[in-house]
Amino acid sequence: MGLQIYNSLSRKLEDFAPLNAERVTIYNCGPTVYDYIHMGNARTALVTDIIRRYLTHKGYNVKLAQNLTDIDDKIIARAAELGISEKQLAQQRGDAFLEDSLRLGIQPADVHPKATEHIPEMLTLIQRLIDKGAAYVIDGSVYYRVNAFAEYGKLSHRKPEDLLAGARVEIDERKEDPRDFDLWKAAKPGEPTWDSPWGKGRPGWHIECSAMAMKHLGETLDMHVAGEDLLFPHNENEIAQSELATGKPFARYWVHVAFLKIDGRRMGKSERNFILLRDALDNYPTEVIRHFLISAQYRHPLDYNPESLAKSEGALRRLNNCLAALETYQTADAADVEGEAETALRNATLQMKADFQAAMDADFNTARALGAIFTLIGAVNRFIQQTETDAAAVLAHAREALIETCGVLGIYNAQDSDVQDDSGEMLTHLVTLLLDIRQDARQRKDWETSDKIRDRMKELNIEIQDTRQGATWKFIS
RNA sequence: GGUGGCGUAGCCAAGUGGUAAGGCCAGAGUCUGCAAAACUCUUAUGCGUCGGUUCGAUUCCGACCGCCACCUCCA
Repeated sequence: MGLQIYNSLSRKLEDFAPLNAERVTIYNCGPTVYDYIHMGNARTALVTDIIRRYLTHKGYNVKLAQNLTDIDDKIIARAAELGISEKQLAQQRGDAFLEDSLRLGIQPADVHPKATEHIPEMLTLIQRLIDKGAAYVIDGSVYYRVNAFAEYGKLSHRKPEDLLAGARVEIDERKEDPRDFDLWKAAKPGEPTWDSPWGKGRPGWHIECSAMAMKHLGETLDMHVAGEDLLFPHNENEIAQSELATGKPFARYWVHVAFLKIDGRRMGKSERNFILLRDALDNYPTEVIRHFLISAQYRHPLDYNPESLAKSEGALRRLNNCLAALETYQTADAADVEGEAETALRNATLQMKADFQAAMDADFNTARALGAIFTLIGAVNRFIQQTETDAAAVLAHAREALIETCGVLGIYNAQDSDVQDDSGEMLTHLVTLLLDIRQDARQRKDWETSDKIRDRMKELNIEIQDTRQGATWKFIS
């Protein structure tokens, strides 16, 4: 069975089949850049990254667009607080967002469209809606006429009555219907504005995603990814605008990422209970944070608490120790004579790859995928422990499989095991020298010298381990 | 009030109509000069509670309890 994805639109698990077999288009609702992103934002961005990696791994050619909302009420308010321009604030926090994403190992999207750079596209789209009778102008503002779109509510599965019942808080009396929403906001004093056929103003929130997605990915997207908080009204409104304008489905698979919680409550900017991604990255390696964020399937809430990253740290240690033990087995070409144990490990490796794929095909079940990986780690460790023969080929085979699957999840960092800078070679020589001296001391049973070298090196973040094949060393953090 | 979701070992988290993956932590042991790593064993007759369907339910149905979220800006 192939990939299945839970579609919020149908509320069912559906077989995945892209519109165009050659290329998969994905749009991800990115952040409003008035502040640094927190772990919750990171979860959605990371899920998007892993979906993209997995589809690429399966052989699809993926085009991903992730927007930055760089003009809205919060940006205006925050910029005023800080005494800088909206543009400066958005530029600075936008750059920080991309930088934080990169630090989390998230590959940049193919395009990162910004709202302020797509005003003409939005104006064109708004005009199309007006022409179709789906929008109306009042005092320089343009509103979307929800009644014009019969399917309004199909994503959030809400009935018109319920929406009306829920509508409250400063309803603009000028609107025809309380559910109608801004496409274009007439200028207010002191705010940034752009020219439009209806006077100076700025775009409403929802229109940017419709305009930018269509411009960069076409009128029908394969996949739309967002946090579940955006399902209503934002995503619902995107559908209303786009589909009424084009007469085509806007997105074929709607993927919604569940909330990251902190001590049982939703982590949110307005709750002021968030952990900034950059702060987490200052305290934990990228792979540890990634492991934590994918330790539950993306549609299930995940709780952040002081222990959660420590647990992932332990799991990553186990993974890295295993990979370090496999490091010398680089090629699977060697034609070993395989005994029972070797065949068993080869089968376990094949099983892991199959389980990994089945897990990821089941709506990107990363928790299950991790289970498959760690099951193989146990088998590899046991094999190394118990088997005398030098089964290079079968171990290299296992190593390749681990690196490949961990690479899809982004929890394997090849650089960890390498000495990176120019002084690396010299450092290697020095460490080797110290290990030689220590080995001599051990031969004399001079444990005092031997332990002193080991302890002092550990203080320098270099950990020595004695094995049957001699001492090994690695950097620790 | 409307809609959706969650409740599995000390903690986190998969999962299936046929008897519970994986990780962390903890205890005991093996290996080692010691350490580290690794390995072995131990840890839910039990999957919120109560009923129902079934030969059989943690898995399906119903009720109830508890928690969370969306309906208003937030990934």
